[in-house]
Amino acid sequence: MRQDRGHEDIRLPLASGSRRIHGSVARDLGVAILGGRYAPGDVLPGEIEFAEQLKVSRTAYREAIRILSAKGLVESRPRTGTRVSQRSRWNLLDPDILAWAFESEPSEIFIRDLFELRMIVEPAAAALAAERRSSLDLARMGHALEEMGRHGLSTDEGRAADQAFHTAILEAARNGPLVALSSSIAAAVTWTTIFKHRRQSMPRDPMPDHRALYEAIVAGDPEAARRTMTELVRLALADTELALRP
Amino acid sequence: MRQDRGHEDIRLPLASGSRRIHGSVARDLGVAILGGRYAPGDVLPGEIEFAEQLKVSRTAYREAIRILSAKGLVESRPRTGTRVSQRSRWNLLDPDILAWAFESEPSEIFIRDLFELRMIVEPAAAALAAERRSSLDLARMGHALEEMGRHGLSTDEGRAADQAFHTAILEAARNGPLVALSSSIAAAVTWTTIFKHRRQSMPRDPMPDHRALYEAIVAGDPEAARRTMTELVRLALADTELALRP
DNA sequence: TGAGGTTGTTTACTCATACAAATAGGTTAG
DNA sequence: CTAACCTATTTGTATGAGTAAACAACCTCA
Repeated sequence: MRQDRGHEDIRLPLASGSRRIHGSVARDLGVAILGGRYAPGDVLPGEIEFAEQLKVSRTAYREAIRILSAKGLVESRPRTGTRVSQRSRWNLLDPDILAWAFESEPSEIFIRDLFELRMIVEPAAAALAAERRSSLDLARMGHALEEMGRHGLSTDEGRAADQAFHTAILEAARNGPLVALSSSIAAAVTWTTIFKHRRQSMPRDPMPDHRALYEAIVAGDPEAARRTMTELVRLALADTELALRP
Repeated sequence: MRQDRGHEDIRLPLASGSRRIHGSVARDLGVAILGGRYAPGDVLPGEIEFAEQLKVSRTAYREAIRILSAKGLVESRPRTGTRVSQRSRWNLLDPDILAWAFESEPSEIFIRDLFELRMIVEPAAAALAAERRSSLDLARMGHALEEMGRHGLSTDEGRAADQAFHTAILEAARNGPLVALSSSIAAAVTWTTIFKHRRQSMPRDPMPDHRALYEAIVAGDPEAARRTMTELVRLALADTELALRP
């Protein structure tokens, strides 16, 4: 028999998701690195040893490492081994990395940095969107807004709608790289929103701000769109800071 | 001779660089996808067939695919095969992806999008840098500026200095995710600069703009820094557009 | 007729093993 | 003391065999 993996060998579909093994390992290691369990400069155990320890084959382990390496988290060379890269080489805007960062509660500084980035990018994107939006874009924003109003931000549907609203705006800006930022930032927005509600604090009703922004984009007024988006992000940051220090 | 590797087995070290095989394959496929040889939705040949065709083992091929998948370029599932993802899932800000995009001459639209992003991010970053820069940051900027003046943008050293100048500014903004954008944008800047000179057009001397920006950051004046950086990017865009349509 | 389960086939996924390449660090010759 | 040369260790590549997931066509039963 090839390899009697024995009795059971529960692949814990809850703890590590339903992905393939290489994906799970990449995720687990990614979370560990983002969470600080492995610091930049640290050398991981050798392939054979570590793969054994994780109870996966070298093949699967190596594919996981390739994923992390593609995202700039680790670098491996013969003889030296695989070591965690310097933070400056990490691809902090990669959607997976953001997700992993929020898996173990991220630092306040990191959250503030993300909001600072939103503050830079989203108002500008809103202004572009006000100039370039098609009627289809408007329809998508309007629909998302409606859904958001119906469900509120404490439900999954509501958060999905909020995310759809922001995504629709960024896509209306008609700029590929900007849309790439979109998925990352939109995801981060969702995570912080979850945090807000997890902390039980009851944030202000976000609908008026969102509606004002929508109106500005409908009106095709870039400067108004920029102003309202700035305000929206500022208030979201204020809420989040309240939630972080109750 | 260290080790007679047999007859020949030319791994064409020029065509594919000196990386490991999985890296070369990832790069080649990445360039092919970014260059449009494989369109979103296309299904790649099966593992066995394609690996054979590329004359590499399935192991190396699969690791290459993991890299591409980590960057959002492809998705693979049993039965369906590996297919190129929709553009919206591509990680357009990933440094490798940007590099691959510029490998086969990128579209004018893409370049314009990148400049639009620079126009959004870099002035804001310059403003933050003016507020937060340390004396070390200033020293690095000053040094880069000096090098840039000495070599000019037609040499590798000069371009490296230009890139170092922009990187120093973004790092002075003290924002992790922003720095992640830095490497991508800085790289893109360098490539567009190469394009400019490759097209033989002789762009305007960039030093006065750079010096004015430097002065504003030294003076700790955010608004001046924002203005001068905006102007710098605008002029760079104008030069590039001239180079693109001679 | 049509909804729901069953089987079968295709494809990527995982595993194990063997060997090749690269290189850091020690060792030796000059 | 420098520089060339080993060599042990670690990642990289290759191959073959077996596993599991996704999909399609079929088949069963109300």
